[in-house]
Amino acid sequence: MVNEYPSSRAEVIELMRDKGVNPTQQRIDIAQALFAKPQHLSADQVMSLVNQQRAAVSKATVYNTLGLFARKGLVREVIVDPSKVFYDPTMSPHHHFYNIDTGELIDVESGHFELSQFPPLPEGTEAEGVDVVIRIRNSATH
Amino acid sequence: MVNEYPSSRAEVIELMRDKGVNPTQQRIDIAQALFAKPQHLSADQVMSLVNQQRAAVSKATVYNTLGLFARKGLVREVIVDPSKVFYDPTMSPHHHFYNIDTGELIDVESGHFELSQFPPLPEGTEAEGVDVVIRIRNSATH
DNA sequence: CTGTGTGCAAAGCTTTTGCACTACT
DNA sequence: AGTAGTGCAAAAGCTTTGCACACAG
Repeated sequence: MVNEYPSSRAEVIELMRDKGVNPTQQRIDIAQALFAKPQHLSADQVMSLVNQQRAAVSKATVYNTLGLFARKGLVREVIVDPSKVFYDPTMSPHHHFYNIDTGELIDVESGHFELSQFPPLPEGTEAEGVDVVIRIRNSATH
Repeated sequence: MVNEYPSSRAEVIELMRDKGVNPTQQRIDIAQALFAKPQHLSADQVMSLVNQQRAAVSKATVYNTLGLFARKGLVREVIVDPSKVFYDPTMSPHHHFYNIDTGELIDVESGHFELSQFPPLPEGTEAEGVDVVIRIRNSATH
């Protein structure tokens, strides 16, 4: 298993400290929801999960915290749907199937892809990452 | 040159008819803005372009028309920025650099990539397309 | 007590919806 | 006249901003 998800509260806090994120109560709640298992959650879904347990974390805090986590390298932002961003706790290199019929997002092991010749980058820039999304649809549908 | 962009009004109308899009005045205006040259425009930018020439096309019509064009295969939606969709008049298979510092979007010739082994699709689905985005940033920046 | 960092209500943008209107049959 | 398709004002939804509050030094 490439990714070890922190399961206990203590492990979550340790990971946050490693990544330079101050572990406050709201952030711990949000991180625990994300790292519960491999999954792809929208900000809205994260908020539902968090607020069904403890009292309340505001929408703004959920958004700001997810953005912070992404910048700090705790989670990955997956941009496939114009209407919302998904957050992916799996940080190892991998790509995604995106089912345009169901909105479902599925991890694809990296290694299926070969960048035969990495295209020359524009002058004065460096690569930050490569995102591959394979859009799929249900066969029955047309 | 792989893509021939319709340059005259007549050519734009012909292309729309080919693709099964009823060529109304608003749609022609929008199509002409898009096909003026290879570029990546947001809905907002399209509206500015269209409305600086003729009187006025509403925001809603711009959005609805761009969505229609994308479904009909006149333009391609490029989803790289959570905040907005870009529309790309180049329909030949290609990928994109996305400069996260400047928001700039640059075409990359396809062919740099090799799908060594296409990953097995989930049961009951078929591939619709593959999007590859190489995120880059300015070297100076950190 | 001061300064940095955090959380959230309210504001801002992009996009979608529902309905009036148009243009064919 | 009836019907299918078009355009837009208003509504909705996702995300960011600006400020009040909390906490460490």
